[in-house]
Amino acid sequence: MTGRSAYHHGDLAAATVEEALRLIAADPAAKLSMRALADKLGVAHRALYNHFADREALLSAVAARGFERLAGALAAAPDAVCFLAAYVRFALAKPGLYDVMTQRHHARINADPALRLAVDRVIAVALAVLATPDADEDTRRREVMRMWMLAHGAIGLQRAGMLRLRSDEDFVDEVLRIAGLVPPQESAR
Amino acid sequence: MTGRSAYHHGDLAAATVEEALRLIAADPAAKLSMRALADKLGVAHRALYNHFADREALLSAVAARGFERLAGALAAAPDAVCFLAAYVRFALAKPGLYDVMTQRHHARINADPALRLAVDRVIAVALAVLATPDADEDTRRREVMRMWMLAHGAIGLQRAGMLRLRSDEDFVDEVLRIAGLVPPQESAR
DNA sequence: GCGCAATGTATCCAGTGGATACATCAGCCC
DNA sequence: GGGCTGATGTATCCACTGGATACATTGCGC
Repeated sequence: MTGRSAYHHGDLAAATVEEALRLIAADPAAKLSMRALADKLGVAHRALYNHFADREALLSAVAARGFERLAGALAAAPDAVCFLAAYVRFALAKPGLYDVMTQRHHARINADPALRLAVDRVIAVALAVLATPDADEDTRRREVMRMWMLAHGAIGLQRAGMLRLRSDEDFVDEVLRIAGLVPPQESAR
Repeated sequence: MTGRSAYHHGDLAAATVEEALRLIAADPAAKLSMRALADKLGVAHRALYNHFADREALLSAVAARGFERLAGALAAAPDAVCFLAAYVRFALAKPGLYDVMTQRHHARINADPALRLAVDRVIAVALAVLATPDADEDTRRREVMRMWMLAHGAIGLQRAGMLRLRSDEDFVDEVLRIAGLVPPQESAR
């Protein structure tokens, strides 16, 4: 928005992350390429490296934005059922982004403070909605982890094709049942 | 073992999968490359394409072998605790292989009968060990899925660096606790 | 024993992430 | 105001990847 002299872009770093989110949403299966990204931005591909050390760093920034959006999507949930359903729906609706968020950041996640912060915000929301208010710290943490692991695992297995489940919404219902949040016969919808 | 005339290899398909397993084990983080694989086998990289349609097909075969090994590792488990612990340990000990087994095979898994079969064998073992013997079909299936999702999700989150857990064995204990298979204070070891 | 299909090789291609060297420009100091 | 400097972009190169096409070799069935 500021000094775009047709040479200098103005705010390439932010624009890059935005465009990356768009490309990932457009084709979740495709590998996000620095060249494709730079082309879309009308910029030499090496320009991106002025703002991100390497591809991993870019993905790290994208992941951080993803967790911010996820926190937003989850914050509105009034109870555990809605929370879990919202989490699963987020992952199914944005599979490419969810992959970037959850794959191979073991080293990166603690190297990038913005990413770490975004993840912690999601955890904080989860603690507020999922955990028993008056339980002790460890119990609360385990309650959250149990749900998180269950949802994350379910999504992974579903996406990998391990389960033989039908539609996305049937899948959400099934996860809620398996999590014990809904009786076996009922639907949450 | 048969007709190796220095030109024809004899059993390149099997040798390729074996070598792939070795390479993945040697460097779990590295991307398995067709060229590196062919080099190790002393063969032109295009030779591999006589036995595997593309890289995905090779990975599919590797994944099938992985599930066979996993079934073997799980078959010995006498109860749910040992089963879950063995599953988690397998994934942590062979992270590269576990990734190949569980990532992006949604289309492939049902296209490759050998892979589908290997997965179903693991599920069969799980049903035998984890499910209540006299419960109805749906309940038994959900019991297995619950454990599988929990373990798979836990592994994914741990590997992604989301949890802040210490050693692998502490992690195994924690998963068992969260799964409700072991009381909060005890260790399973 | 001969021919064909299976298997390997040689070579090419477009695409990738990344490195190095250079061009352009915004803003600060004099 | 007018340079200088560091930040930002560009141009070009490299090694490497998965895959295609054309051809060489050879085992096996007739």
